[in-house]
Amino acid sequence: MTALRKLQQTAISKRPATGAAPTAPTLQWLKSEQTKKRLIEGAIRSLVKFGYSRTTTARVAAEAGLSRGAMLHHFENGEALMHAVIAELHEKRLRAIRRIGKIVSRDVHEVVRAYWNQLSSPSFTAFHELSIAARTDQGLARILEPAQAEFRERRYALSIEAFPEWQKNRSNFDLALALSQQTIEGMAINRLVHGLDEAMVEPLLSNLERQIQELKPPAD
Amino acid sequence: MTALRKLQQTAISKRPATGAAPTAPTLQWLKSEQTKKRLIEGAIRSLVKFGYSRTTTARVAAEAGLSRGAMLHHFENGEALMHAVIAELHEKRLRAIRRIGKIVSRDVHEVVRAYWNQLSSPSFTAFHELSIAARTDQGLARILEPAQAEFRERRYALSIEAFPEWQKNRSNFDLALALSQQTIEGMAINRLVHGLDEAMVEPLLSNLERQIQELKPPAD
DNA sequence: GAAATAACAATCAATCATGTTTGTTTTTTT
DNA sequence: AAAAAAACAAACATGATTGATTGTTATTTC
Repeated sequence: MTALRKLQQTAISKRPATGAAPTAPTLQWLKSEQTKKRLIEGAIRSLVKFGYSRTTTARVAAEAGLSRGAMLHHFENGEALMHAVIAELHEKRLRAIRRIGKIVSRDVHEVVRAYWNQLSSPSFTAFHELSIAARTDQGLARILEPAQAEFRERRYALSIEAFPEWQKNRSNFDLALALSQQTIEGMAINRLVHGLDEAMVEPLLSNLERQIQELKPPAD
Repeated sequence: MTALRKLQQTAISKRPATGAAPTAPTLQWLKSEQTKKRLIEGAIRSLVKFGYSRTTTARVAAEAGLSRGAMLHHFENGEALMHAVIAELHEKRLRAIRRIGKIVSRDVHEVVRAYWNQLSSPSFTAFHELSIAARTDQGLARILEPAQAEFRERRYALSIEAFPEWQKNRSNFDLALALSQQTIEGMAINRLVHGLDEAMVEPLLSNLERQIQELKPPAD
């Protein structure tokens, strides 16, 4: 969004029902929810295809197959839309790490691959576009940062749950976690900007796995 | 640059002297070069402060303390300016790795730290803004990609020069190189978007050093 | 030292992106 | 089934951004 910087207080809805599903979900409410989703997905597609700087309200509407009027009916301005986009991507991300946390085998190899695959989705591309934009856009930062903080907390908590026996050596655990993040996310970002040789993906991931294994306490 | 996408063939200058220093560097030529540099630096500052999407020709001119007219006199349009910015950042980057390559001790610790320090500069921030923008901007990509390719080649060649004894185990060498890149660049980018815990910088870098040492053949 | 050219500034027209307003068609409520 | 409200589209007004044009001052060339 070329110029999405007008700040915005969370709108105080007159009817408490707005936003949440009413007791009896009406047809209009459903339609509205589904249209909002279309718009959010249109925005994500636009972020992936055109990047943040060339994502405009018009393009989002076009991607969603709707008029700009329709979009401004559901989101009072461009920033509100991006707010919703961030919320959506955030939830997706949370679901993804929960899914990874549930991998029964707790096998390092599987976990690493699952993490890597997650970062190969368009969602990650869109999210990174927004992250970079937020660096210099207060309005975006204000809504992105809490999400980032929550994500980090949840990931940390889930990692502890997944590897309880590792907690006796907390510094090793922290290092392994940071290592995974930095390596995998770094690789994912570098791939976006053609800074990653695909031939090195496999060696780098195996190496990461080996490293984690070394930091992990031996199984009982 | 909100809308920098008009493509542009490299202008064929009427007088071959244009661009390169004339035999006797005239006062005007000097002034022109110095103004161009001011504009380029203004653009870099703007990229750092406002990000790509909010970097406009007006802001660049303002940062440089010049009028937009002046800027359009030296660069025929916004894209030409960004072309020059990329060239400048590219050269800086090349100088930086050459400097690192000259570290006499060849000490892994020193090399890693030098690399990390390099990526802590505003230049890196600006460069990454452009890299991300280039993902979805053909015009930018066309000028950025050759630079990236040359940089990778030069870095590879310099690394080989710096560690000749390592060439007997090429796959270890390649892995160590990829590892350094991905880890350090990944950390640098994550720091930009507040995705890096400063407390983990030191452990991560030491770990990287240790890893490289392990991949390195024992000194003769 | 006159003519030509380069370095700049300032104004202008065209385009683009934004949010607002107005109007039409559904859906809901009563 | 009439009134109210919501979903959407289209036209509009405003401000931002861009490159072009015009004009002024400094510098070079002959």
